[in-house]
Order: sequence, then C-alpha cells, then structure tokens
Amino acid sequence: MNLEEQLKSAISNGIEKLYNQKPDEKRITFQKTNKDFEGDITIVVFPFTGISKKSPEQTANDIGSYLKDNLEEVENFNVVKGFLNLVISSSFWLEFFNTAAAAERFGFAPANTGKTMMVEYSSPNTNKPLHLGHVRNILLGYSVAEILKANGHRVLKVQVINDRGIHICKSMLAWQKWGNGETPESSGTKGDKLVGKYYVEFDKHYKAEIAELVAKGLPKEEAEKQAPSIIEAQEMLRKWEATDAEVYALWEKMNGWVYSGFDVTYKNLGVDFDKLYYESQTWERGKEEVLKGLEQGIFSRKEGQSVWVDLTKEGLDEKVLLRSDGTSVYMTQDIGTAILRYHDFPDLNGIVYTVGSEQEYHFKVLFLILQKLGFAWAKNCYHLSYGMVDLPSGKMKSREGTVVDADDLMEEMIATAKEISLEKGKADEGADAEELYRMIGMAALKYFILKVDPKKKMLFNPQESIDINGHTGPFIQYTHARIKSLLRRAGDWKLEVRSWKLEILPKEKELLKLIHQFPAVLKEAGEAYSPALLANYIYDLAKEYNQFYHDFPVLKEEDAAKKNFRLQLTELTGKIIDNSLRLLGIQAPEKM
RNA sequence: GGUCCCGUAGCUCAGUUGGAUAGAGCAACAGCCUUCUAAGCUGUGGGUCAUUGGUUCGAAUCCAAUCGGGAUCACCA
Repeated sequence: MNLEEQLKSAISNGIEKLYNQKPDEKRITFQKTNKDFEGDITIVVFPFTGISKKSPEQTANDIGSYLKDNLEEVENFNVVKGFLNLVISSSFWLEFFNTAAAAERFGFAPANTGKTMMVEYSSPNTNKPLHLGHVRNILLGYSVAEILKANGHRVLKVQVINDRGIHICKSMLAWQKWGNGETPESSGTKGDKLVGKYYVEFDKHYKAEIAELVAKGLPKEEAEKQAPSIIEAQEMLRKWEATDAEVYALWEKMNGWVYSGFDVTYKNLGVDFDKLYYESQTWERGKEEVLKGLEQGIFSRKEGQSVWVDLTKEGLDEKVLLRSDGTSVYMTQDIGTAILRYHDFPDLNGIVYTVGSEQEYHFKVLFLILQKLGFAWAKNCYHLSYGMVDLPSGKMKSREGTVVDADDLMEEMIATAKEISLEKGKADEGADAEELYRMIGMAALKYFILKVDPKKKMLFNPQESIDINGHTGPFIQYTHARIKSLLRRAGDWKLEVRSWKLEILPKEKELLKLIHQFPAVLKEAGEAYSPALLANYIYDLAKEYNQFYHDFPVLKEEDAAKKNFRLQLTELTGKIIDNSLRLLGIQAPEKM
C-alpha cells in the first residue's frame, strides 16, 4: 500500500471517529504542499466541513491531530486556512528509498498482467517517403508500446501498409513511361525516394494534361477525369486487381524498393515492428465481411453493387463500404484488417490505432461498424488521435514543397548536434564521437516531439528542435552522463550498505519525493497513452537532481553515511532517467 | 451549415477527477567554474489563463453564449 492509500484510509477512519460519519472517499484529495509552507503532502479539508460542522481550520486541526496520533508516517502537521499540510517522517522516506534502490527496475510493473495489447503505428502509403508527420506518429506509437510493456502488458507492434491502390499505380505508370529502367542501384537513390520521384513525375504530367484540356474549353472537373494519365492509371489498377502478371511484377518490384527504403528510416529512428499487415492481403477479407453483413441485413444495397451502412441513428451519416463497381474502399480493408488481427491473436485485449486526428470520423465509423457486425472486442479498439505537426511557415504541403523529409531531418539534427558539440569543445575524435552526436541529435528531435501532449497539434520549429539547453532531450542526457561520471569516480565505494541513521535535508527530500511519484507517473502514462507525461516528469527529475548536485558534495562528503546515501540517491536517479528515456526511444550516453 | 478539437508570458509548452500567490524552457538582462561534467546552477523583468455570463465556500479547470483558429462531414486514402 502506498503513502496516499494509507493516508486515505486513515483519513476516512479518522473522520468517522471524529464526526460519526464516513466521508465520500473520492473527495479525499491530495496535492503538493505549496513551497512556502512546511510539509510533504497536503489535504484539502473543505469537502469535510459539511460533515464536521466546524470551520475549515478547526476541521483540519482535528484531522491533523488524529493522523499524527494514529499514523506513524505522519510526524507533524500545520494548518493554513482549509489546507492541512502533513510532514511525513524521515523514517518513511528512508524506508521507501531502500525499497526503491533495491528494486530491479523501480517503478516498472511486474511483467505479465496477462493483458495483450496491439499498437499500430506508422502505416504509410507506399508511393512516397516518410515525412515529419510520420515521424510524430512513429515516435508516439513506439513509445506508447514501450510504456505499455513497462506497465506489465504483452505488446505487439504492428502496422498496416497501404501497398495497393491508385496512388502506387501512379508511380508505377510514370516509372514505366519515363523511368528508362532506373533503379535504386543504378541511380544511387534510396528506394522510397525513387518511387516518390515518379509519383511527383506523374502529377506533373497529369497537371499539364488537365491544363491543356481546360484550354480547349473543358470544365476543370471533366478535364480531371478525362486526362489520359489518370485513365491509364485506373486501367493499371484494374489490371492489378485482375492480377495481371506484368503489372503485378512491376508492383512487387517497386514496393520492394520502397520497403528497403523504409527499413533504413525505421532503423535510424530506432523503431521496430512485430508483425506487418498489408492492405493487399486484407482488402478481400474486408469485402467478404461486408457482403456477409449485407446478407445479415446489417448493411444495405443501393445503386449498382454499392453497399452502405446507415449510421444516422448514431448521429453520423451513411457511409459507402463497396463502390457501385464492387471494388472496396479504405474502410473496407480496415474492417478486414481488424478482424484478421483478432483472428491471428484471439487473446488480444485491445488495439491502439496511432493515426492522425484528421481521421477521427473514420475511426468512429469503423468501430461502430465492427460493433454492428457483432464483434464484442470492438469496444476495446482505441484511436490514439494525435494532432497535426505544423511548421513556422504554416502547414506542410507537398504541392508547395514544404514537406520535411524524415531522413533529411535526422541527418540535419545529427549534423547540428555535431556542430554544437565541436563548438563547445566537447568533441572527442573517432567513431565513438560520431555515435554520440547521433545520440544527441536524435534525442533532441525525439524529445522535442514527445514532450507535447499527443492530442494537441504542435509547432515544429527546426531551430528550437535542435536546442540542447533547457527543456530538451540533451539536457536530460547530460544529467544522466553527469550521474554516470560520479558513479565511475565513486569506484568500489560500498553501495550496498543501506542501514543508516541520518536526517534527510530538504533538497534531498525534494528529490526523493519526486522519485516517489515515478511509479504513478509511469502508470498514468500507460493509461492515458501519453509519453508526454513521462517526458515532462523526467525533465523535472533531471532539473531537481541538478540542483541537488549543485548544492551538495557527494564524493567529497566526509560523513560516510551521508556520502553513501547521496551516492545511492544519485544511482537511483540515474536508473530512472535511463529507463524512462529508453521508453521514449532515447538513448542515455555514459559520457558527453 | 452539422459535428469535433483548440485559445495560458513576446515565442514553444506544462498545469484541467474544481483548491493556497497560475509554472517551466527559449528569448532579454544580471550573477556563479583553483572543488564531483558550466550542454549546469542562481536571480530580475514578463499574465484581464480569448471575451462575457453562470454554477460553487472556491473556476485556467465545469456549463452556456460570443469572438478567433483548425479538423472533418467523398463511390479519396
């Protein structure tokens, strides 16, 4: 039982004894003690004045006295208006510290809650390279998955790759017509970049054709439909669906290029997947399920072969599930994919879809459809909806060439990290130094993105993102490196000795209090699917440690018990920072 | 137009199961290295928490309206 739970039940009992009525436990709330007053934790007593029929001050005094007499952890208390500030005993903090320091991985839930969660993230189209928007998605998804693991769940990281459809046909067509057999090898271009190049190439020709037709007097809408390029691309898609051998071979070849390009980006981002789903392998399943639903009368048929779901009762619209020519839409394959996933892993306790907020409506509809189809697990599907990433210049627009490429971005971050390191004269030469620059640059990027609440849209300012001072990833890395340096110098100092009698100084206690919060923060981050909570917490922890480090000698402390305590406090802080950074996908260097 | 999200310091963000005088970082200015990593620490200035009204002992937090910004409502993905 943790401190708050202990206090809660003691307060509940105390109020019952004092005033003959049990309070509503939900109204017993704790908060941090204001820094101007003495105390470690504060209880707001206003909610109990109705029961006590006394002034807030008197009520607080009553409860404070009761706690002091009946709970050994409560050493003292003071009252300011309706606020009861409790001073928790040093022995409690020392005992807590002993347990925490001895833990294998303090704050982590014991492995195996018996729950299995699937986290989908990335899920790109295969017609162009990954960009900054994908980067937020990927970092979030990866971190959420790791945080869920730390909370004791089994986690499967997956994506569904949108590998079929008109978009890839456009790239294929352009390559076929104007590519002259160019390959990643022949041109020295990363595969996804090469395919992206032909997607742009298609668009260029298509636009020109439209302009030409419009000049001839055709309305724009009509021109968009009649342009020869688009007609050819649609023809290609039909051939693909009929598994035309030549088209299929080209499709496989070009997707292969894209995958090897993506692999490089994923590797550099330091993320991985347990299983990949491909739209080309799930869309037919989706179609079958829709037709089954049609037979059962869950869906209805309209013009041609089109199939619709009516969600007007749920306050939404009607939605098409199969086109009038019988082909499937995006929704169709998502239905198939979800069902396939539960087929593959029947013991799944939920799927987390890491997808941008612009698709909120889509997922609302998807989950409703799955429910209508009778899948009880649909209620465990969750759309982790994150906000868009804007640039200082506004929105990213591929047409205006303002899209920030993921590979370029990483390269620049690392180059800038190197530059700054050299300027500061921190540079060691050699291979290790290059690895360090990479770690720092990536930390700056990842932390900059992950510290923001996923639900909120964020502004990506390239200049600020590589900052290494203040509320940044490198600042936290630096604190860790500093801790490691201390521990190295401590050498074989007897870290295992844990029986001390000493008074904890205020600054030491502040650090301990923050450490005490860690398990709750990790749990909350898992429940809220929010790496930002963890990211902001370790910043606070690092900041607090730096103050401690600045104010007190550790190795130079002469009192052996104090020295030992501070060293272990240092070690524990370092472990929490290291473990937490890892959950954010950030590496913690030993030196920097 | 319907639905949803957002509006906190010059800038980027915390803080929202309702609680004390709303916090950080950046930027600006002023200090601290013969002592464990100065990528650090300390201090100063900077706020009608978009506006108005309501609920409450108490509102940045809950409710309503207004203003401003964004997303979405395709036989696109």
